[in-house]
This record gives sequence, C-alpha cells and structure tokens, in this order.
Amino acid sequence: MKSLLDCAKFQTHIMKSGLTPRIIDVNHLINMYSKHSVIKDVQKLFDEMPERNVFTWNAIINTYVKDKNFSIARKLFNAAPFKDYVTYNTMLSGYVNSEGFQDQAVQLFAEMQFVDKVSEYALTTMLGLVTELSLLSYGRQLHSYMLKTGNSLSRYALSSLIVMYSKCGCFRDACMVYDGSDVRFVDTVSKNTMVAACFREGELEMAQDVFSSRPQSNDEVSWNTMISGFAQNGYEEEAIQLFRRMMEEGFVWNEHSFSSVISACSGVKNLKLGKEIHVLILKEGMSLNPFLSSSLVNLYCKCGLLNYAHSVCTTTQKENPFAVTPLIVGYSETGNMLEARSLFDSLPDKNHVVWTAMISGYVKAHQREDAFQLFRELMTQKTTIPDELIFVNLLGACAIHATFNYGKQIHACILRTGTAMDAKLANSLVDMYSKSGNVTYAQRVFQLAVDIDSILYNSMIAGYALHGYENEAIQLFSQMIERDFQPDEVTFLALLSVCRHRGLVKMGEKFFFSMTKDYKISPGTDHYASMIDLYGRANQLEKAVSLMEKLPMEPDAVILGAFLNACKMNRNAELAKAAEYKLLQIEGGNGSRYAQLAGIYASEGKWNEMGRVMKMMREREAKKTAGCSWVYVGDTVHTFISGDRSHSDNDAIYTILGCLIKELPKLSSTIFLEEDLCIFC
DNA sequence: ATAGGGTTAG
Repeated sequence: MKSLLDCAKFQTHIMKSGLTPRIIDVNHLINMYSKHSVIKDVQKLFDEMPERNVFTWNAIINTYVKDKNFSIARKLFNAAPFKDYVTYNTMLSGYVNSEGFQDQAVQLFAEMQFVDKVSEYALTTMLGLVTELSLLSYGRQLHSYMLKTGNSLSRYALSSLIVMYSKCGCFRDACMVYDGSDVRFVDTVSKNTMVAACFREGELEMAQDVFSSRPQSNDEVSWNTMISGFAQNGYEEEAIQLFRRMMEEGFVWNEHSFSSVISACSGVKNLKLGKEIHVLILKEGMSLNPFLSSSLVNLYCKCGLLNYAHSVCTTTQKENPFAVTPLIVGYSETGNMLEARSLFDSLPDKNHVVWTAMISGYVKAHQREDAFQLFRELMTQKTTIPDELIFVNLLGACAIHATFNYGKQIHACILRTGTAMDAKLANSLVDMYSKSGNVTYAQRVFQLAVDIDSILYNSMIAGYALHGYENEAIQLFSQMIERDFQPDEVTFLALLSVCRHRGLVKMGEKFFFSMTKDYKISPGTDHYASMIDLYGRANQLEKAVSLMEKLPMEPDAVILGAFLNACKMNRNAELAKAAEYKLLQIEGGNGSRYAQLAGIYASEGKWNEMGRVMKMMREREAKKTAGCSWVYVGDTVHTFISGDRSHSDNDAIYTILGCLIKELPKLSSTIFLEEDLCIFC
C-alpha cells in the first residue's frame, strides 16, 4: 500500500496542474486516504468534488463501512444517485461482517433480489452469514439459487459452499459439492477448505488424500491446515512431524504453523520443542500475536510451569482472554483460586470461555457457593450468554453436592436460555437428578432427550442402580443393546452395582461373564471389587475367595476393601487378617482402612487385634475423614456425622428421625425433605 | 479502479 506521504504528493501533483482534477484521480485519492483511515480528508475530497460518478459513491460508502459507521454509510447509500452491484455488495458485506447488523444484511439482500442486483459476490457474502449463524436451511436455499442462476461454478462459490456445509454440520453435502465440482474450479483455497472440512469431521485419511492430490498446488496454508488438523484430532506427533517436513519441503513457517505446533506440544507435553518455538517467535518478533501468546501460556500451564505462563501473559497481551483463560485453569487446578479470580477480574472484556473457566475452576476447587455466585453475576450482565459447558460444570457441582434445588434452577435456566439439549447436557441433568435423589426427573429428562448416546444410557442405568431399580436398569440395558448402542465398562459397572445392592448373584455373574464374552470388554479392578462385594453381601464368601485367587491383576485398595467387607459380613476375621498386610501396604495413610479393620476384629471380640490396629493408626498418624450426610434447608447446609448431637434442633431431629426409620423401607445416606416434611421451617 | 472464499484459541 502506498504511504500517506505518497497520497499527499499525488494530491499536490493534481492541484499544481491547475486544471480541474479528473474524477478518476480524486476517486483514486479517496481510496488511498480511505485505506489509511483518514476519514476527514476523504469526506473533504468528496464534498469538494464538482462531479461524482458511481465509483466515487462506492468509495465513500466503503470508507464508512470499513469504519463501521453504518448510520452515515447507509445515509450515503440511500442518497447515492447511481448504484451498481458493487454499491450493494459493499453495503451488504459491511452488514454481514459486523455483529448486530445481520438482520439488516438479510433485509438488504431481499431488497437486492427485488431490484435485480444479486450477483455471485452477494451470494458468497450471504453464504458467509448463514455459516456464522448456522442457518443450514437458508444456506441450502442460497445453494439452489446459485445453481438456478448459474452462480455455483466459480472457485469462490465452491469454497464458500464447502465451508457453509461443513460448518453447518453437513459434511456429506460438503463432499458432494467438492466431488461434483469441475476440476478447473478447484483451486488451492477450495482444496484447503475441503481439507479443513475433513478434519472438522474427524476424517483424517480423507484429509490426507485431498492434501496429497495434486501436491504441487499446496501452499503454506495447506500445510498449516494439516498441522492444525492433526493437532486438533489428537494426533500431536503427526502434527509435529508435518511441521518439520513443511520446512524441509521449502515452505516458510508463519504464525499459524507456530500456533498449531505449540498446541500439539501442549497436548503431548513436549516442553523442549515448545521452548524452541518460543525462541523462534521471539526472534521473528511475533510475541505480540495474541494467538501465539495464548498458546504459549497454554503450553506452560499444561507443563506445570505456571510462573513461565504468567510471565508470558503479563509481558505480552494482558487483556487477551485467550491467554488469561489457560492461566485461570492452571491456577484453579493447583487450588489457587485467589490468583485465578484476580486474573479473571483483570479482564475488561470477558468472553464466555473465560466465564466457563472461572466457574468450572470454582467447581473443581469445590467452592460451590462461589461458582453459583459467579453464575448469578453472569446471568445479570447481558453481554455474555452462558453456554452448554457452563451448565455441564454447574450441574456436575450439583451432582457432587446432591443439591436438588440448585440443580432444578439450573435446569430451568437451560430451558429459559434456549440452550440446545444435546447428549452431554442431558447426561449432566440425568446424573444430577439421580444423584440428588430424584430418579423420576432423571427418567423424564432421559425420555425427552433427542440426542442420545451410549454415555447417556450409562448415566440412566447408573441412576436406576443408585436407587435400587433393578428391573428398570436391566430393561434399559436391553433397550440399549437393541438400539445398537455400544455398552462399555461403565455400563457394566452400573449393572453390577444394581446386582450388588439387590443381592442378585446369578444376574451379576451373568453380566460379569457376558462383558468379556459378548462385548469384548475386560473387567477392571472396579468390576472385580463389585463382584467380591456382591458375593460378600450374599454370604458367599467362598466365591469371593476363589475370585480373589483368580485375579488377573494385583488387588488394589478398592478390591481389598470390598474383600474386607465381605469378611466382616461373613464374620471371618482370619481371612481379614490375611488381607490386612497388603491393604495397609497400599493405603497405610488412609485412616478409614484402620477403622474398617478394627471394626471387623471388634465384632468378633478380638480386642487385642483391634487394639493393635488402632495403635498402628495412631503411630502412622493416619486420619479418618468422617462420612457425613447433609440436607439443604433454604440457603443453609445442615451437616451430620454418625452419632452427631451438635445441631441446635437436635431433639426435634432425632424424634422425627425415629419416626422416619420406622416408616421408610430403607434410608439412603442423603435424605431430601420436601417442603411438607421440612422440620426446620 | 471499488465488493466475495481457506488455516490459529477452553
């Protein structure tokens, strides 16, 4: 681009000639000043022109469009005495590329159809809009319009259509456009677009094939697309290899290459290469690039070098939410919520990613109240709309804390904000409701779900298991198989859990053997622990012992713990003692294990053994955390541990508890009091 | 002469 000085020289040259300047020369000047955003000079030139043509009008409108000053741009547009295709397209692309003006774009496009000013330019511009808004049906209409009017054949049309179909989730249509196109129109850009579309769909081989076809047409972007595609699909080593090959084959690395390869490095924690790239970035003077600084921050966070990450963040772009987000995540993971929050607060413009990171940080750090407080703040400010991930996180927090009321409110919020109910979100709701004691609500969410996957089936089966609904769980499993959803180890863990709690030994054995035989899933430690627990509860200690002997792996603490329980239920202190050594070797720091052992010996009257274990526990300073139950009443959590008499309403609570025990068939560890049962109100 | 297409971030 010519410099401002050149513009001024050109202008003096015109003026010195003493003649009335030609329109074409002034138009040229306008465009030059416009590129330098000196709008005042543009406006002055325009005002002083004795005569203007359509190029003049296009130039002035374009100046204000690029400045995002749509009120003036539109006034000029309306006032223009001549309008050609370019005039319309300039205005249209301005609307399309600015947030909040998309309605105007659609309106203008309709107007253009009316005055017969639709061109291939306008159509590809509109394709960009429907892609951004994910308006597939509108995109299809545009495609038909293009076919009908012969505007679907150029390289621009081709790439725009591929992007539109790919980003709107119709990979097959993208393929059809690409495969059905005339080779003369497939240029490097359309090819690159197709490669990117394949990666978006996870079709790595197809991406490779397209890339390798006519390799002489590949450019830097082609290579960068390949690197980022492999990195994003979890093939980090391949991405790194491609990065190296790219240079060997004579292509020059740029910001995109660096950004993608750093993210590959983060994925496999390749700190060495990451640091080398960092040096290159500094050498090339690219460290102010927000994409690069954010991926470097992310790399150092993933490798546990929070101080490096923090210094990259502060020395480059402090207010880049994409650099601050990984740091917030990093600090949250180490439990440093104060630092995380201060970074969050330092951002003047927060996108929904940052909000999600901060809220999920609180959830991970078990600061549930802070998470919900921040969520309330998010809901009161209107600029950011919570996305699915925030809801998944919050529902996870509700599930951990079994907070039915909060969970229900989040559910309502999801419905109110019109967030799409995909399998992940439905899964979180099912999990939250069943863990909060309301399996009926969980069931309703499950039944209403449209987007269903095997994980959702797992959650619902686990929900039934948690509440002892063995028939429903087993029935749902049959349905899952009938509908061709693949069960996995989690499915069988849920099924075994049902059998455990209902004492269904035969059924449990059936599932346990079937998982290997019919579904080729080898049982893990949790499955063995479940079986041992099942045998223990059914007073079949001999089967538990024989399974212990056949274990294909070293027993872990969960298996040994289950075995100890089996010993306890079957009053066999000898076998328990045999397991004691191994268990304390693995979990010598866990006080609960000593208490468990002591309990077994005590129940058999082996007081010496009990004393020995308790002494060991004291000597090793193993702490036991008390199991607790809790209820929410209003905004307050009331916590109870075994034999706890410290509550201010102690007497009332125990009186009612006595009545409840008589009436309820079984008591779960968490009791939810509906309003009419509430003893605190 | 002016307007439209591809690759980067949790």
